[in-house]
Amino acid sequence: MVGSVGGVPIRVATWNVNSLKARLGRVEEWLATVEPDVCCLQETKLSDDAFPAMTFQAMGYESVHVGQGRWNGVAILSRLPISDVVTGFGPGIESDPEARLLWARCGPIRVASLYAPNGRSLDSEHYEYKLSWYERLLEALHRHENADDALVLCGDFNIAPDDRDVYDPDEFVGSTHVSEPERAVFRRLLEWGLVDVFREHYDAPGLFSWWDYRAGNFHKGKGMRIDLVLASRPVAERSTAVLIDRNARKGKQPSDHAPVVADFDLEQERTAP
DNA sequence: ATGGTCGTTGCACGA
Repeated sequence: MVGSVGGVPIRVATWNVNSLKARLGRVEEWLATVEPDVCCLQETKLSDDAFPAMTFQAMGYESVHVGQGRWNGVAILSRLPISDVVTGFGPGIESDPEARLLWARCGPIRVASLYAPNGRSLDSEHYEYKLSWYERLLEALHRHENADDALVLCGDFNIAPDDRDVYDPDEFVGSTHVSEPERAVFRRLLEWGLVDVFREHYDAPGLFSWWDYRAGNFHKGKGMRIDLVLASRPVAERSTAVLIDRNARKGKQPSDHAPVVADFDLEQERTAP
């Protein structure tokens, strides 16, 4: 029997930065400290022309971005070579007018950076849009991806998967992010073959990634866990650590989201002798 | 205290 061999460590991060223009200094500082191999960003609020690719290149990151200015905008930064970039849901699926989804191969893994619609309220057309957006994401997985491949979906899902993921379930009754249709569509992502890697490491309630700027909610611990790293099983089985970096929510001019960092020790590619 | 704070080719609206 051969003993376990050393794998390839890879660090994947995701961060809703709530304007990359307003947050660039903090993002640079954070990347230099945490050194993720792949970093998915959401809510860049930039046009592609304004995306600071050179800043990231100088730090050793290739990058891809899809933006529309003003709202939304997602990016993938990678120290590993980027290829096979796809914007949105891909061919054969009704395209989305908003810049919320971007796929790229980053070295050994296929990565998606996603910013799901907020939904606003259960009786809003934006809520219907949110559910249809998730239906199309599922369709994209079924059509274009394989659950046996190394796949990582990162981003702001705008869904708290269960009651552990909100500070007070009673306060959220009748709200978006916790409604049964949203949680049901989220469970279908898991049924397809994705794993919420944070929950492979932590069972406790009260571990959040987003806190409203208002009312000192961060300091009161009133948040939600809506920023997630979902990995296909071959990757999730290799998850060694996950961290929500709530320190990044502190200090001057923070995003209202904390980054999530996930380490994987991928199997070494073996070539035949 | 039924609000609060951020962001934006801003000056109202989305989160």
